[in-house]
Amino acid sequence: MNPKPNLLTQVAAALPGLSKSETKVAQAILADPEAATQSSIANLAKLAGVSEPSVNRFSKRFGAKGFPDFKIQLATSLVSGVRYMTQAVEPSDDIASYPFKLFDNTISALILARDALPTEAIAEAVDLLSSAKRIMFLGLGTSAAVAKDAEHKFFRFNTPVTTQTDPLMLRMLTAGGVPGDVFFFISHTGRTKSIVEAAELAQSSGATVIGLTSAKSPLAKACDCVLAVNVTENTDDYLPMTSRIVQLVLIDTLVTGVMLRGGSALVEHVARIKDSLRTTRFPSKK
Amino acid sequence: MNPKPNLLTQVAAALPGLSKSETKVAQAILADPEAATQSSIANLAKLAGVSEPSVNRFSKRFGAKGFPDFKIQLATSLVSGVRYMTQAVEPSDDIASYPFKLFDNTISALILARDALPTEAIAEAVDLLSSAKRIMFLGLGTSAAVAKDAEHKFFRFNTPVTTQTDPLMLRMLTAGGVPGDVFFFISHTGRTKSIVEAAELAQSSGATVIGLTSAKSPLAKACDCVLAVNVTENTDDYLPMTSRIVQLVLIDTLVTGVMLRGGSALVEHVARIKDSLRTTRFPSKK
DNA sequence: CCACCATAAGTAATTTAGTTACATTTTTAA
DNA sequence: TTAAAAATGTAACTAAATTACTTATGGTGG
Repeated sequence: MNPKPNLLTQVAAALPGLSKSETKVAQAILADPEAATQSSIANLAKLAGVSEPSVNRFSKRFGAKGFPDFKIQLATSLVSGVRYMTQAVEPSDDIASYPFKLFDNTISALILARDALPTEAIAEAVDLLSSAKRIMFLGLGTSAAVAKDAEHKFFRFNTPVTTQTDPLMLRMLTAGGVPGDVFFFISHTGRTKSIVEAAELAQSSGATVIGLTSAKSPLAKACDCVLAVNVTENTDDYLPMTSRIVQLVLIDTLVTGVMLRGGSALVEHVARIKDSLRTTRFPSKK
Repeated sequence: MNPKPNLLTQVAAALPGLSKSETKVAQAILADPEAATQSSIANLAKLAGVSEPSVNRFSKRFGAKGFPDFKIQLATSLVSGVRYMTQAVEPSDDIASYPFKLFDNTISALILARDALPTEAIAEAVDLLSSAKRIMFLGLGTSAAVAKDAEHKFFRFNTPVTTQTDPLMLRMLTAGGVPGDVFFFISHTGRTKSIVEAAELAQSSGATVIGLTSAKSPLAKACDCVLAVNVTENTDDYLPMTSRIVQLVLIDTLVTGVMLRGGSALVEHVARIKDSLRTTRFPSKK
């Protein structure tokens, strides 16, 4: 809704261009942001070793109406104590710190993605998926698991769904696309050769091509509808973690969209399928 | 770290027991929590149609030192504008609202899970997985996609990994377990019959059994190490969404833990595998 | 190298916002 | 019906934050 670049990130980014006392204030805040939200202007000024007006000026520099307003904005940046910045896991991290870092990073990524959701593309994708005769979710590597998850969810609708991970099968499948087919490609980088080539084949076959990938990637260029996801993750150096989470939540969004569009008939259809699973489970006590 | 039950939830929960003016205040806050964090005590009092001391008393009732402190706590509950409560998607929702609800719900679930992480169990699971001779990730339905993701990540270590979704194969696989084998079961409900039975078979075979499931479930009882995940999701009525996300982040945590434990040798091994993928991609412009 | 200007930081007065103490109203139970 | 307790409001008060102003520092041109 509102473009709210995170305050804590902003403070950290502004550090180099700050004056002497403002640097002190920034450091005091970054050292313990939670404490900063709790303390008075006098307290923080003492802590940073500067005067109260300096803290006040600092607050206004970052767009706040005053210090109390700054504290509110800061508190909002903290997400229930989540440090709203990507913090790399270090070899020195122990069991008490790295699980929290991973959760915090994932939460941060979801917040960022949420604030830059491609709403029109989602609406378009829901339209295309709702009216599809056949849907194929295609992803390799980590994205294969995402594709499988998508297949599993869409399987409950009336439309035939498949996934495919064999590159040769991919080529044959996409080359043989017909109008009414929807090929849904999943790739964080959007640069995986066999995926991009398959997307190009699919597009020239007359089928509809949707891409869940990063904007302006080679894959995005070969798509009729691009679900651009805003995740800055260094997949060259780290295993993909947060990107696939964002992809999955976006899949949830599409599933929900198709469901809402389908109305009560579809909801009932899904409920029937769900019911069929009941006997495979031990009953819950409640 | 600190047991911080969410303030907004608390206010909603306390509603029935509140006095007339306090109810007004609560309703004004719940109607637009973001606005409440921005407004002065006079403003909120006018908005709720009560006096300023009533708002002040209200703040103190919820454990705050005063109104400003209450605002800070409230802001922390909001998570960058995320409504930190599970909000069901309604048929009346449109494209402008349901994607945000889904993201918000997922973020909330991750925050809750993060604040109740089974740290000791994670440490134990990392130990078990690090020293395993062979690892099998086993899940059905939605959890199959989670298992596939886990397989894909652990595949990069030196240990042989597989997944299996055929119930008969499951029985045979688990019955033939030997010491050194780690069977890793994934199930949100922990009540899927074939999974629970497989876990029991696995345990009596002498292999190690880890469960990523909810506490006190039938599956949890059959495990040597239970990674209990705190997600309240009604999987009877809705498709599983948030639970699998939490599961995946927990998988990330385990991967990271094994990686950290393996030291530089393992990191290099993973890097080598990653490098092997380089030629399968179109180079990035940068 | 000094002086002057501009920028940065601090002091003190002022203003604003929030709190406390007390009075009034409302409710409930005897 | 009345009295006591709980709830709410009014007004005085206190604390905190802001502004205006002064002092200090640093950089640049004479």
